[in-house]
Amino acid sequence: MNEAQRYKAILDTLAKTYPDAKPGLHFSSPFELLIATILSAQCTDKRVNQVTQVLFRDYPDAQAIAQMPSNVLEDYIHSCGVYKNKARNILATCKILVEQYGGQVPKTMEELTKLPGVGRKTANVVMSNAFGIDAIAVDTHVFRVSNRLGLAHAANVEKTEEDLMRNIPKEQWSIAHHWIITHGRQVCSARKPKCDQCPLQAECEYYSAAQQAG
DNA sequence: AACTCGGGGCA
DNA sequence: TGCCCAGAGTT
Repeated sequence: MNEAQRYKAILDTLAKTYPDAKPGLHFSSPFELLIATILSAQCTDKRVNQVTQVLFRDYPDAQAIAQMPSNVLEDYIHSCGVYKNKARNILATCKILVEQYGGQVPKTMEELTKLPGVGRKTANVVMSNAFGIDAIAVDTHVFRVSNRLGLAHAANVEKTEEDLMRNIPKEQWSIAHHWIITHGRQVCSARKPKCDQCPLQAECEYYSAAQQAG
């Protein structure tokens, strides 16, 4: 099996194993996705959806949120993990959106990552899922799993993005992200991965290395 | 490069 | 009930 066939075999297996994988965050605008993605670190998508449904009902846009007292915003997002950091970043980001972008969300990596609380991963999520820009968001699950499998061979996130974009057909970038995350949560966990339950043993570089090591 | 954030999820 | 989550910012 050559490299191209190996990548295809991995993607086909992921597609069959996780047929229901899909984006988990609810949003109706780029702004809502930006805020939801900032909130989603260390927090389940389900809880973020609960929080944003109420937050956006009461404060629907950047102008409204930018004027919230920090303690009020903290109360809204209290159940989303690191809420004080997130509240401070969201307030600062909304003020920048209002003052510099007319309340809209910018579309480039350079502009997005200047916003407080927005790093490379969040910027890629917004670009690909809200603006339809070709991008792959590499979070820790995607980084770990794709490098274990050999979908990528990279020491850092940026290079992993390049490897994945080169090896995965563009039309599968979005869904592959969700296949890989699901696999990373359910099977290919950071500690004690369940290799005995993994349908990708035959294609996995991590597994074959572990077998050789004994 | 290591440390911090922090309530929630899960063993 | 106590450990781990996981991205971004800070030191």
